[in-house]
Amino acid sequence: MTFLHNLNTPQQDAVKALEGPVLIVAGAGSGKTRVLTYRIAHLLSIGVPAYQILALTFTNKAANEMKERIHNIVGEKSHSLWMGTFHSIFARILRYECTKIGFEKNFSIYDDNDSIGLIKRIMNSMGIPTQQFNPNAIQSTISNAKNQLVTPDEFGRYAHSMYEEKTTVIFAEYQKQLLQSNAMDFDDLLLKPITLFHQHSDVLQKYQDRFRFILVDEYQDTNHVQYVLLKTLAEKYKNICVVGDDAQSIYAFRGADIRNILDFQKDYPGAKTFRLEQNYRSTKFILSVADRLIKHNQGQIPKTLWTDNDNGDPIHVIECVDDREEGSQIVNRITNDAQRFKLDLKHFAVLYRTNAQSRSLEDAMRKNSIPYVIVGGVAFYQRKEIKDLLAYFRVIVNPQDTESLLRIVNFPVRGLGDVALGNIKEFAVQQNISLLESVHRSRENPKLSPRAKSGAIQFSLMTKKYTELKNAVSMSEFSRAFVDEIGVLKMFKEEATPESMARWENVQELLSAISEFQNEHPEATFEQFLEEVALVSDIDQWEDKHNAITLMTLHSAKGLEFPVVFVAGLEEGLLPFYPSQIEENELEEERRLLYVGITRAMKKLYLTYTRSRYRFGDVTLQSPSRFISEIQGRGVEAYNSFKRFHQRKDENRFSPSYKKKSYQQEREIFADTMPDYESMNDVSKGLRVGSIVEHEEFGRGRTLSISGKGEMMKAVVLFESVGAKSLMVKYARLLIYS
DNA sequence: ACGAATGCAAAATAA
DNA sequence: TTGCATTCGT
Repeated sequence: MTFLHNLNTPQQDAVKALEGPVLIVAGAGSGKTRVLTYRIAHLLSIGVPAYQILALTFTNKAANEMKERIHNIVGEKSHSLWMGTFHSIFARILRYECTKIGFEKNFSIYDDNDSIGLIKRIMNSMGIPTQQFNPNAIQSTISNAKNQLVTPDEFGRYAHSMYEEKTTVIFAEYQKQLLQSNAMDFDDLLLKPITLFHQHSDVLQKYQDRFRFILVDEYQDTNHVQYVLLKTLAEKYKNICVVGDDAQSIYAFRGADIRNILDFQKDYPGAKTFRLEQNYRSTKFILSVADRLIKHNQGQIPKTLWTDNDNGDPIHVIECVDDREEGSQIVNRITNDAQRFKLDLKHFAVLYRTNAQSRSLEDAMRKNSIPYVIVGGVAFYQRKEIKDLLAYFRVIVNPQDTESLLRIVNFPVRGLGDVALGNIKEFAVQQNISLLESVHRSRENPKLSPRAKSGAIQFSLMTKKYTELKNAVSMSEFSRAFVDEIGVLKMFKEEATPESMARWENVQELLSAISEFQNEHPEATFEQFLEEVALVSDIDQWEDKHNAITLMTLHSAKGLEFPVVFVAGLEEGLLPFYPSQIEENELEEERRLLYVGITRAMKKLYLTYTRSRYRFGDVTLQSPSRFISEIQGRGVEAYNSFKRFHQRKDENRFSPSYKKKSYQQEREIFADTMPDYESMNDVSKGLRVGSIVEHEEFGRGRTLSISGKGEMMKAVVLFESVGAKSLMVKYARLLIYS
């Protein structure tokens, strides 16, 4: 164990306690990944075979990085480690075992949108109005129930309201349809293994014996199903080691239960506990800010994070007039710091609460030609054109997948609208066959119109052809041939709008993703590709190779670190986020979220907030987050427009008496410095028919007509690049040349 | 049967 | 602003 000397004493102790239940309470930046890595390396080096170790991480990215590090320490011994996210590990197990619980090995994985689509369909067929009962809400209710191991029956027993009663029947039908479609949603990937283990004790035995050593990272963010799953698997050997930090629990909204970590010692009597409290990541100032903040929460596991690092630079709290200024402030600071401290752009991260905030930040970066990468947003695999193609692949892989079939049966258009589909469904029910089978047998369907019939037959022939081709050629050949057949590339090219060009590129990107996957996994099947696609997270696709600023949500930033971190938008309602009012426990989660953000920073931390920002397409006045007052103290410096404004004011007029002001007064004075949004409309008054204008996206153009007044003014502009567009002048931010 | 046009509601984090 | 559902005209 020559490698142990790289660790401090508590870390070493945590690495050495291999047997029995172990809880490692690891503060931010205290080297928990290190401890996990060395623990596994240690197990391997004393002769535990890799396949007996199961390590569950929060992202695939974390798993891959850890695997690599372990490989560097112990070499080939690490080869067949089971390491990955809960979802990917149990999906893998289900691929082997699911026939025992009524699924086929080629089952589809439904994401949230698929689930919502299915729920809408069920509601339509049951005559439950989707306006009265929100399908999104129902989906999340069902998901929550499943995460609590509540069956439709049980749910029904406690249903009191109309909403709950409707949900009960939808829930039951939803599960039935999933089974019929040979599909599982995200929750099922964890639920079904429990069913499996419950019903087949021999299978349970097998996996208990196989995974003699279980390790779990980010234990504070596990939910009840995951808890039960772990408990079941670890029952026999009880070699379970969980690592976590209750202060960083930020996924209660999707069912994570902080009690899992708080009650670990009760659940596993005799558990050894280790605390990692020395932080290696951040400066003293950064840590003290984090500490001051988190102290406002009740009920944490008491611990004191400390560091040997320097005080470092003070934390800058920056007030901005609006989100545009926030963007430019951030860009300016980054350019300065990069120069001053000889840092690369990849050393900077800008974190925010909501994906929508990236917009103004991106604008600022683009305007200054600063390269950036953005994590998340509209995920690649969620885009329409990509989902459509994937739906074809899913149907070919899993012919029972009704949700996917319905998505593509009339794309591209082939005359199969509502009426025709209704007939096809009816025929399926009559003949007691699947929907796809009913399409195949459209010739025999008397109710179909000639047009629909020929469309259906065409579709049927094509899917049959490709079902065979799938087994004959490689994945990438297959997908290229298929995309050709569908003709989407040609279609997008002919359309020739900026949007369709983006779609064209996306399809190309999908094709290269498939080729790449094939190169990396020569033996892999299409099923595996689809599974990978279903289970990638935003952050999995991020790599720090690019020399660019990283923009992402606070959630995505978990587990990462950067020399310089900006947390943007510290405003009431945004961070903490709330629509109207907020409950105490939700507030605490928001606080932990900021805590996570702050503790990503190694050297420098900036917190910014604005006094007004575009929200929902309107300008709203914002007030500073309560968290800003909570962190006040040594090592925090405030910079704001208010101050700058008064500095200017002092110079110009001799008015020193602004020191103490109520918020109301402050706001009034502040109003002077606000951009005059009314006068922005004056700018548009300069807009005439025939004006030459420039638009950020579309470039130059000539104004053809103007309609409406003030806020509602619209202009039709003929652009050189994209032709005529109708624009809301208020939003278009046009530059007027003449 | 389709797609353009219109109207309306929602709006956060995610495997 | 966006996405979704319904309506209307071809």
